[in-house]
Amino acid sequence: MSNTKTIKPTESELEILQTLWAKGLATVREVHEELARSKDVGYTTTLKLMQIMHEKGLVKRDDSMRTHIYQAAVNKEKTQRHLLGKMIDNLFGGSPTQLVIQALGEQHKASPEEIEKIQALLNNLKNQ
Amino acid sequence: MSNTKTIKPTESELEILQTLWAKGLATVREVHEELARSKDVGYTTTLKLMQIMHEKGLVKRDDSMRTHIYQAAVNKEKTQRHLLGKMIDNLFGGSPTQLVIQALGEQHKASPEEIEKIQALLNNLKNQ
DNA sequence: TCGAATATACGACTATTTTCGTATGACGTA
DNA sequence: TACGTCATACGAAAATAGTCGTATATTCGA
Repeated sequence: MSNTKTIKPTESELEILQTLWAKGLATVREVHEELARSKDVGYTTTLKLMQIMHEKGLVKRDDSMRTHIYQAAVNKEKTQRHLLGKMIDNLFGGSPTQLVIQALGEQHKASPEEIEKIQALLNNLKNQ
Repeated sequence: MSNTKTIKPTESELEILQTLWAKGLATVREVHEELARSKDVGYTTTLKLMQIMHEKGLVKRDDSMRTHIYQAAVNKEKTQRHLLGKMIDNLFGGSPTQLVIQALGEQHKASPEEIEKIQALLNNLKNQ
């Protein structure tokens, strides 16, 4: 059994995870400065959040040195799929197709190359 | 300017909105019985939630009769696109294609008919 | 007409999430 | 070595979400 069902990062935790996914390894300071670019938040807030995430098992850390080094403990794609699944249930009545249609609609027009990529994927799915 | 940026229903509110979108018009009792099918919750909880949603402007109601009649005050597609857009930005680095790929992956396999539908949509997008 | 059923209003309790102040210790340098 | 800087730990307030009990009013049928 996978642990997918227990993945439930909050909004703030997601911001931190994104930073960690992008950086791979990072200190609290580094994560904080990244977050501070887009929102106004205190350093100890970020620290506390990351400590809680550590307790929850959302991040791993190397605390053998004074400055701890963090990294994400949950897989990015897995988390994406999980949250997407929730959105499909909560917002699209369980229909991934409806979600895809909205996602590719006028708002977020995909480039021709991207469309080709999706079409290839669909052909694959079809031939299974 | 639209008020899109302020749309931020909570999890429970989204469940109620879905019911209202499906029914068009509905009483608290009707919404509650729909919710009660999938979760264990008291009637007054649903009532309170819907009252709060009314304060927030997420729903409208006709309270000229003893039993109030509710309906969604926010557009379904607009809300979907808005929340989807946020997810694309927050979780998928701004790439709708990445989201679509994850959405159509193994977890939420679409039926052949649905795949056809999406393919038709893609062809349309391509020919623009 | 009386009482059971059903409706809304509303206060308050619980749980969760976010926020930050303060304590404390390590580091490096003047 | 003493001090300013920077790190973690931790407690607890503040904000948000979800829960429901109880009061009160309306409706309707026996």
